[in-house]
Amino acid sequence: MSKNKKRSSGRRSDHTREEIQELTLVAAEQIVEEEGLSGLSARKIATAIGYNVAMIYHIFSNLDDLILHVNARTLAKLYVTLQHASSKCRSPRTCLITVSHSYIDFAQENRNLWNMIYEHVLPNDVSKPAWYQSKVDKMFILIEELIEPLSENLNNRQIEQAAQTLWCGVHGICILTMTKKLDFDVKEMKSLSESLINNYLTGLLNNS
Amino acid sequence: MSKNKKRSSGRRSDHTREEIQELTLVAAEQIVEEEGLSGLSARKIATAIGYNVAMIYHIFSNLDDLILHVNARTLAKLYVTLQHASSKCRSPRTCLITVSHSYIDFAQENRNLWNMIYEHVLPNDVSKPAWYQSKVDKMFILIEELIEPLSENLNNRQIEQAAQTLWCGVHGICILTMTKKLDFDVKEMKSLSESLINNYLTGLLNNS
DNA sequence: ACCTGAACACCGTTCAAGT
DNA sequence: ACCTGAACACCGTTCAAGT
Repeated sequence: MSKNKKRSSGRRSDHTREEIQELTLVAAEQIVEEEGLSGLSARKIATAIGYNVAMIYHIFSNLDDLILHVNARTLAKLYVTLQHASSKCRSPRTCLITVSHSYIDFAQENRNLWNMIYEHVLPNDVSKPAWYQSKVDKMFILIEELIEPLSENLNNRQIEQAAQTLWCGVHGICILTMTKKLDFDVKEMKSLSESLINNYLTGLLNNS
Repeated sequence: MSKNKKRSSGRRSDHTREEIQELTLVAAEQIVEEEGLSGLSARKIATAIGYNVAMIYHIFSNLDDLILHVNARTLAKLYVTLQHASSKCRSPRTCLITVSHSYIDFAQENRNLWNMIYEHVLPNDVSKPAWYQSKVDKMFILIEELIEPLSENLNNRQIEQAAQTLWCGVHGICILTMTKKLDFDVKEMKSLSESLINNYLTGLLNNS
């Protein structure tokens, strides 16, 4: 009788701890891709990987921790994408445009995973682990390296501020459009960000 | 015995339907202010107003609908705040800066309510009701009226695009800072948005 | 050591039934 | 007509217990 159940209980050792972690993250990514953050649950992941829910809590400290790991993977993919885009353009100025287009494309192609980075909020009392924050910081270095060659008159603080302003601006266009907070068409995102980058850079180079 | 319970069951008619709706929204606002969207639940609201959970569902079609009503009230407050800020400044340019500061202040002073506007996502198959969308549209008219007098050379499409780009840009600075997605200090928000507006407008007026 | 069953304290939502 | 009790189908999280 009980042999008809897949397993009774107790040890299995089908997979190492690392394998289960990988299985969990991949399963979580698939659920989020299909149903978004609100469709994700520990129980759903457990079913997908064929383990009991409690197993999830032996590997991650809680759902927030698990989501942070998924988000870190998405950030790593985004970084590779942006880096690739930044490596094959002529002038710094067109390069910034190209990278912004690449960000916008990534957001559209990875809708739910991209969105989860921003939709997920950590409880007020916990802060981001360093391994996560460093993935974010890398992005800004990429942008700063594109702004620096624009003019010899820019000091480090100005370059940093320009990178931050443009990143936030392109992100603002993207997030408000993708989450339908404003009724912009997705096709308008690129022209808005071109308007942002072109006018901002003209102003920056004129004023310095 | 049963007289010790506040009420047994059945009709009460302590409040009209409109009063209960108001009580519900006010209770929801208070919970969100204190605990954020994740702390909000229909059961908690019901307890706060002294009714059964099911009552909530006789007044709102579901939690999403209720949240939309709270968000509409927040948007209305934001509109009044921005309008007030825009009415008392000298030049269009300083006025745009003043309004952006006002937006940033509002976000900080109404953290959780402001954040809920963006954190809450409607299910994919439902779209925003018209009465909600019109509250958003009013904001853009405000911004466009500040951009228009900047130059006679701007056509309507350019004014619209400038309003959208600047709104998205200031919002991007604000949301990424407030949600701690980037480790910016809240004090930096205003200087970043000034950098955005000043350089963008210089570029816009130079290029047209 | 690896893994699970079962519990605890919550959810959103519905609807037959009570006054 | 107004309002609720009780149910249904879910959650996240924990931990004693089974192999």
